[in-house]
Amino acid sequence: MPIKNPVSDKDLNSDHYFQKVFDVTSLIPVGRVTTYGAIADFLALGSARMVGWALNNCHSQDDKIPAHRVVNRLGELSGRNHFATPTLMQDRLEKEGVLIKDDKVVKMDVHFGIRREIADY
DNA sequence: GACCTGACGCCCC
DNA sequence: AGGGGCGCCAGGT
Repeated sequence: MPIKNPVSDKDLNSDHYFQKVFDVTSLIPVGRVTTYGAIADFLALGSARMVGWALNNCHSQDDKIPAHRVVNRLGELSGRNHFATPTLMQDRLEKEGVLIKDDKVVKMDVHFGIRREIADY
């Protein structure tokens, strides 16, 4: 065999994984937020860390991906420093009616939802 | 190739 | 009840 088998369907480390994360993120409605872990659980693929890794790459796709609606488990805006300006994430959320205080969503129980399942969207 | 560093989160004090 | 340890998995050095 002259060449190695080019098939490497790892699903992870491929653009396919990025696309899945972007697709799920796009499902989050205005005024709601979700978490890195919830996305990882929903996909049953990768980990919360990898969702952050994928989201970090979302600039290559489109600005249409509402990455500002993804926060950490405690509701903290842990990704705010990766936006064009450090306040952009908070600005967008507040514009959608999500109250932020000290870089944190004030009422996660309201905005994240009681059942914490993306499938509900 | 070992080691560190993350847009994280569970477990255990 | 808040803080530290550690697994996670890809990239960079």
